Amino acid sequence: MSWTILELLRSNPEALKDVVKKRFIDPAIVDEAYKLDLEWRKMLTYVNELRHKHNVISSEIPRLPPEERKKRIEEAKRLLKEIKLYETKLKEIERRREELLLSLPNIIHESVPIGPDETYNMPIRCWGKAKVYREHLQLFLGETKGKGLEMDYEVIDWRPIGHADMLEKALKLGDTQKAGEVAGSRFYYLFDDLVWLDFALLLYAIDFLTQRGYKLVLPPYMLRHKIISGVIDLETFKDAIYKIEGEDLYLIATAEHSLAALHAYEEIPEEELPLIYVGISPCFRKEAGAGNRDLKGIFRVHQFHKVEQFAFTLPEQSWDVFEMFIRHAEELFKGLGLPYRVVNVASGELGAPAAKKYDLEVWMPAQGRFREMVSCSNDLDWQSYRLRIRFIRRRGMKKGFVHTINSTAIASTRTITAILENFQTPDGVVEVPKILRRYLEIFPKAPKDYIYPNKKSVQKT
RNA sequence: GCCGGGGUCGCCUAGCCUGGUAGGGCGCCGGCCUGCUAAGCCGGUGGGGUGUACCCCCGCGCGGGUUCAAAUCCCGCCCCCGGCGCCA
Repeated sequence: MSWTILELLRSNPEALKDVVKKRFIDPAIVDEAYKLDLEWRKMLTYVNELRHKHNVISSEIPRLPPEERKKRIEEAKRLLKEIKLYETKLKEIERRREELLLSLPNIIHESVPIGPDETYNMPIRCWGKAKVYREHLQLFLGETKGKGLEMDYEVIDWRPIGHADMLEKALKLGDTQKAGEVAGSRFYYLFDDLVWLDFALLLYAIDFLTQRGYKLVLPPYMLRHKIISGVIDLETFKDAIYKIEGEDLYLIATAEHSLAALHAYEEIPEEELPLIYVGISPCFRKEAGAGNRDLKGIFRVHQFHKVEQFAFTLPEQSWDVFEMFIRHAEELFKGLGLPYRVVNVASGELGAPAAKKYDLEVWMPAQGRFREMVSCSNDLDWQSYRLRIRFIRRRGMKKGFVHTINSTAIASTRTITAILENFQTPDGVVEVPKILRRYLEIFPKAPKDYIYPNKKSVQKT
């Protein structure tokens, strides 16, 4: 059984170093991992030899006469002391080796643009007609034409209201002030039409994906440490994950985590692969590393709903599924009518688990920027190695680690911000995307064509 | 939460009381046989190291302890089943 990264570390450490350099991480960790792995193997062999000696003596003992037996037991005891000593050393080396191996990032696909930050992201395609406020025109062209992307647009002369003000001041359908008071910043109350909109978006996504053969899953919202640390890197753990006090439980930051865990420690016959799931869950994120970014509104919050695509595949299937996932996400956003571009994320911005990542970014007319709505990653065997998720090939019963791919379908609050900015009219109402109406029309109180400002005060609703 | 029963190499199961290093069945893989298939027969089927047709170590839910030796005895935890309690 071989894990891509360990295999590369042993057979070609220089190549692994290149990967690490491309991610702008200190390549010294590769040297250290290489040395420790070697040291571990040597020590393991030595300890195994000692254990063997002890096992030989042990198995002789029951057949010996009493006096002889006493002698051999003494000998075994002496040997045991020595074994304990070297086992302690081995354990320490093993612990450090494991820690280092698990801190190694995934390999990088050859098509990933090399660069330290998002300015190196490579736009690969776009869709829709962006509404560009006159003063944002240069920004828009810099992010499209300037990067070789030909995107349709119309210049507008009125300045759209930002999603945060739209929510709170124009529509009066959200209250982050009160939420901040009772829960903290980055929490929110949403009311009426925006709640309907949240649920309609989720229904739209699961309806779309289940029709394409995905298996629908409502997963656990909390996981044990062992599981969640198998799915994410240390950075994410520190910055995103909430812990339940006094228990070995952590709130998921996305359904990806519980979906990856769905087949933990299993062997999957090759004919069952690929397994393709759509999960729906709330997501809980600390946003510890975010500082003051997007502090207003509901773009970056501690809690939201998300529909997630997730797949387990054979190694040779993963790139096709990866492309399928981003295409399906695109179709969802086309359906909503939100203009977007897809970017190939630069090496320095890839998380440790991903070998390649696409972001789908919607044009936000009030902010004058493209903002991330969807993130689609191929993690190869980075997650499955940690969770020991394997496939078996019929031919020769060969085993290997499956590949895992994950992608957002729709994240509720973020998509709502995109709708608030893109579908507002100069007179301050918001048009409901037509494709969502079928999920709203069965509810008498849900909005149908437009979302209008709340006439009453928020408190009295 | 309490009481009782249980967790064994993909699945089912023996072994546990009485400690001596995991046996059987199914499935699957490889081979033999065969006009083909089936049946039958032989071997393989947890993880790791290595000198890679060989040898060795570790492994019986997880983690400790006792012992020369633990699936087996002791302690803690997790999960499953049944009963009681509680509950949306």
